[in-house]
Amino acid sequence: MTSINVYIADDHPVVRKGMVRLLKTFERVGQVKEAADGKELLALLTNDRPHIIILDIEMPVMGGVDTVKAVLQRFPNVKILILTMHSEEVLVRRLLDMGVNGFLTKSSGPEEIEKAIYAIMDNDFYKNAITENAQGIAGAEENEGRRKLTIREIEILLLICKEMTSREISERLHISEKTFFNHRTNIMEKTGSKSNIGLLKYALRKGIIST
Amino acid sequence: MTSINVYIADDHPVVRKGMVRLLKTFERVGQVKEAADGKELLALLTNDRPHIIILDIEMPVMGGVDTVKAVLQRFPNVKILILTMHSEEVLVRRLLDMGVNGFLTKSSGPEEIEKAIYAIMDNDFYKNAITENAQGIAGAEENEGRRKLTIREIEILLLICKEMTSREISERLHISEKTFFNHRTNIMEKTGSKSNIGLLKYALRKGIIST
DNA sequence: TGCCGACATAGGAGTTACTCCTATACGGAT
DNA sequence: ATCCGTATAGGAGTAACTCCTATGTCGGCA
Repeated sequence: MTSINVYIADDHPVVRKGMVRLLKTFERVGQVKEAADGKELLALLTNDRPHIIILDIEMPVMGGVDTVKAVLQRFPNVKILILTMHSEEVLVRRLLDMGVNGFLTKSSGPEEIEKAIYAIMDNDFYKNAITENAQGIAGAEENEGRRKLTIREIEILLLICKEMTSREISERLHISEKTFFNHRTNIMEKTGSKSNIGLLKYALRKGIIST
Repeated sequence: MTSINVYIADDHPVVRKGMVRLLKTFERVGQVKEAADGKELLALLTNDRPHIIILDIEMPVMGGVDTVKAVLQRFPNVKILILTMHSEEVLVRRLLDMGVNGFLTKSSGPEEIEKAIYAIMDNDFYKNAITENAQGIAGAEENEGRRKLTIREIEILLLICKEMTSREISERLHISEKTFFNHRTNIMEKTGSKSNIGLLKYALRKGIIST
């Protein structure tokens, strides 16, 4: 078995650098490259491509979700390991549907990270509490009669819950405010909310965010 | 010792009727009267007055806070026992400052209710987990440098967290929308929030509401 | 007794947030 | 070939909100 090339994308230098240093200590890991956001990561991919990409799901410039989409569209065989703060259940579910290969929290220890990388290389998937949990709620959500939120909608819901204004969110996502409002209206319809207050409560109930 | 006269104000007929029936079984309890809201309660008080008033803090027509204020202003010697759903810490603190004599949740058992009534008659105060808890947070809140929320502000914050619109809230409180916005702005300033999302998060952190 | 500060109230004028309806484009399922 | 779901966005109107100013009340305090 040849060595595993790993790229990491995370906007927090501390996390990123620490991860790079850690990865290099792993026996089976070969080349390691880093990027501060999705755009940088995609730039790296023009020349060569890694076996595994470790991706922070909450990056400012190009969000994790967009990055997953872009990467998998161009290189369907690249494995993706998601770094997530809180285990946002619905979001995890969507990312799994997109073909992501595993999840880690930023508080994971070195052993777990190494285990995840090897599991993904050998079995194509790293199974842990986060992914287990997501299986459970998939069904539950269906039962409520309401349609599922799309990835874009979850992305928007997360930003709303961060106390960002409509302007800020639309600028961040490079869409018009109109489009933002359309999404927001759709989310409210799907979640049975009347306002941002209702949206935040929904996100809390569903574990999309934690208090 | 003569028997204790108790009035109860609660907008939920089930709770109210149940409470009336229960109270009548207590040995030391004499006359029992009921009201569906603060206005009705005050009307009862024109003729005679009870030893203890049991008050639901979340009533639609005339809120519990207003009722407490009105009752104590006219009859400082009447004891007040608050019925509360969630133990909203900051609110409890304020009500204690106003001179309320004890708290019960609606899930309290008959024995606890009887105990509370006797404790208030005999010692002027019913001490339990809810009141204990409020003592603790009083200090914590002071430390943050920000001024305390007033009762009115907490009342408004609660309604905001219920996903009510500005119009609905101002109508409910019989104030102009302008006044509502002034309060809201002040609350945001005091709590360091930028929007309703921030207010809800604050309320959750402080235990003013529960998820 | 008289004053001051905190609180609750509210108007005017302006800005931002948002709804409702309509419409286009694209990619995947049937 | 068609259709549905998704993402995009404009026009026109309404609701929500800010900022500044101002008033009455009440309780404490000099």
